[in-house]
Amino acid sequence: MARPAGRKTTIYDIAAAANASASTVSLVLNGSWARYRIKEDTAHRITEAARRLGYNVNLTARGLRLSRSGLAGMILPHYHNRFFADLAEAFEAEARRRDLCPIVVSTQREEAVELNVTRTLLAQRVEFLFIAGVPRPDPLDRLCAAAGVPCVNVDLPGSGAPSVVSDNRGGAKRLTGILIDKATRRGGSLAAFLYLGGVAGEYATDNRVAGFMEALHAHGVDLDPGCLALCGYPPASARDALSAYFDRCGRLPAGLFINSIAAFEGAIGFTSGLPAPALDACVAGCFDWDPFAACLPFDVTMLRQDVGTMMRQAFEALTPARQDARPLVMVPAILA
Amino acid sequence: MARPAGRKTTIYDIAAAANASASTVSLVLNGSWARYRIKEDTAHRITEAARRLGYNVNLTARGLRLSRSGLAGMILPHYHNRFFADLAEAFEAEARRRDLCPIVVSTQREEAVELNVTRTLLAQRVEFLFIAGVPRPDPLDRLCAAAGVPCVNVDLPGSGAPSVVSDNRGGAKRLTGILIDKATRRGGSLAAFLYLGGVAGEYATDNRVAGFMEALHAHGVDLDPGCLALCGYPPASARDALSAYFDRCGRLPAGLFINSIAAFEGAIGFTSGLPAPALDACVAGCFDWDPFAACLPFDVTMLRQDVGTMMRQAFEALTPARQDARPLVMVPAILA
DNA sequence: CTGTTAGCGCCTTCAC
DNA sequence: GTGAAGGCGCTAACAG
Repeated sequence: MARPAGRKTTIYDIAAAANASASTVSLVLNGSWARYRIKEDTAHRITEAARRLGYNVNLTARGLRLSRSGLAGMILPHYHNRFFADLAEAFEAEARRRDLCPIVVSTQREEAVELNVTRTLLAQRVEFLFIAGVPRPDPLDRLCAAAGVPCVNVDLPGSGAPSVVSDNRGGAKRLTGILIDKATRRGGSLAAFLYLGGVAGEYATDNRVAGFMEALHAHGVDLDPGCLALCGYPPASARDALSAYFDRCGRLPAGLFINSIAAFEGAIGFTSGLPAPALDACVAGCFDWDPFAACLPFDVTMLRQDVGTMMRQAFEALTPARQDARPLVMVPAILA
Repeated sequence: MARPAGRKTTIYDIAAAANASASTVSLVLNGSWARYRIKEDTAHRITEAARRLGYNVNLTARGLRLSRSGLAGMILPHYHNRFFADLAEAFEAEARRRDLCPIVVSTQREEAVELNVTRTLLAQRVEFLFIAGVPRPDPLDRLCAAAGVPCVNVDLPGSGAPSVVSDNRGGAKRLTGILIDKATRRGGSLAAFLYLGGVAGEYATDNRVAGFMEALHAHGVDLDPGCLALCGYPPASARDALSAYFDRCGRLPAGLFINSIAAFEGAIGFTSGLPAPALDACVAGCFDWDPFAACLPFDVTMLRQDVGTMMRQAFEALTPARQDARPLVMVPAILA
């Protein structure tokens, strides 16, 4: 293109080429030329010159001038998880609908990275920040508050900003209810239920466990702590924990509540080595949804968090009217 | 913090608070104060004031001044795919290592979105752009070229910029070789192999099919076109195609080459409804890797593209020394 | 209807 | 050792 090598074309180049002033160019290019009743001919000359010179706004400069970057920020642990991947895509869709440029950054569940990335995004002057899947978001909330940038905690709540979280307890209760029905119909013992995955003391796990226990309690069953295999997130841990249970009890649980996708992967890793009859004695339910779950030789019920609604609520939580620290709760959906 | 409500603190605020000038503040805060031999005391006063006022650089302003945004851009179809998710994380890691702020945007395989997002990222003055998984990247390459922004095509090649692609043909050949060995050992017929998924005419599919055919040809087998079920990407299509094959032949293929993760999902959707003996007659291989594959009641070999190497090569391709349009080829890794 | 002017916040010579 | 000045590209008043 006809461009002086190094530099990109600016509105001044266009102004020169079209025999107008930079401000006129700016007005025309921003579509507000009707409002200023700029001569049609002038407008045409300008847009034509812009096209010819291959002009492209410099949003950095515009952002500086307007103190509006047009950037929407979100951090999350990683994309390598269907839930967060969906969340990221829902975020981008909502951001684009608002003419914002989405910046999503994964932080690998490392606090140092979370802090660094947050600082960088604030320095880039994102207009707001969604903090997803961070167990202790308060320090990040504080950074945002200090920078005067609105933020919302998503998936895991914090006290420093509005939070949008799923109804983990209610969801787990419903999911467990389905497992109970299935197991009962097969003559399985409710006392032989197992909760697999997650970490004691963490928000999501604790709430899901509570829902799990509650549903069983409603059926007169109070499990002992040995039925909670809160073995952490890695698939291998879940595999080993389930294997240990199997060795101990000589069979799979009658009902298996699986905390998350990663644990699900581990569970399948173990059960896939078992003969079909062993599997038939067991029903399972997974919190958070993986498409592969529907395809397994296993009676699985899945529960999915509704990322679309979560994101819509997160954007709503940005408006001053909802700037409270109360978690906005939403209900996940049971799939099968 | 002690900040005049609306405005964020600037170096001028610090200058005032520390009794210095803005330029001194800038020097100190950028670490180059040693070079200018600024008095230790002054420097300390300034850093202290900055801390106290909760200062945070405005990268927008710095970017404008230096014509360096510090932004690294990448577009990809979606996160909801282990390959691209891994790619995105590898990209972010490399970008951060270079003190760049990664901006990854998913474009949902829609050309209009690809063009829009590219324009936006160029307007944000990203320092370079990686274009991943775009079948016809040339128009995007041209946009970048016009803006003077280096770009690299990743995963799918284009002629307008350097490309980093896996050795699809070689990888498929090796993968097929493994299937052939397994099938032969079981007494399966090589003529009863099936290629499932992908789209004829697309780069990745065509190359993988070529490798598939080549490996079989080396064993004296030339499949007829009926053994290529290039049914597209949606899981449901793959499921239906495999189901049709099963109905037609009365059994699963002896060797099943699956083009991609999505097709794999569909294949499992069908096979999970089959009795174990039907499965035992079949070995499968999946191009692109899903952790669940390792867990399935199915003899599956997986091939994974090495995203770390791909990203490293992509960054290398940015340097002028390699600014040619020749695809940089790299070898994927067989997993199991 | 269009041009002039004055910054947005920062960095970098260049004087002092 | 430090401060003053200019300008990155753009926009919004305000003059004409």
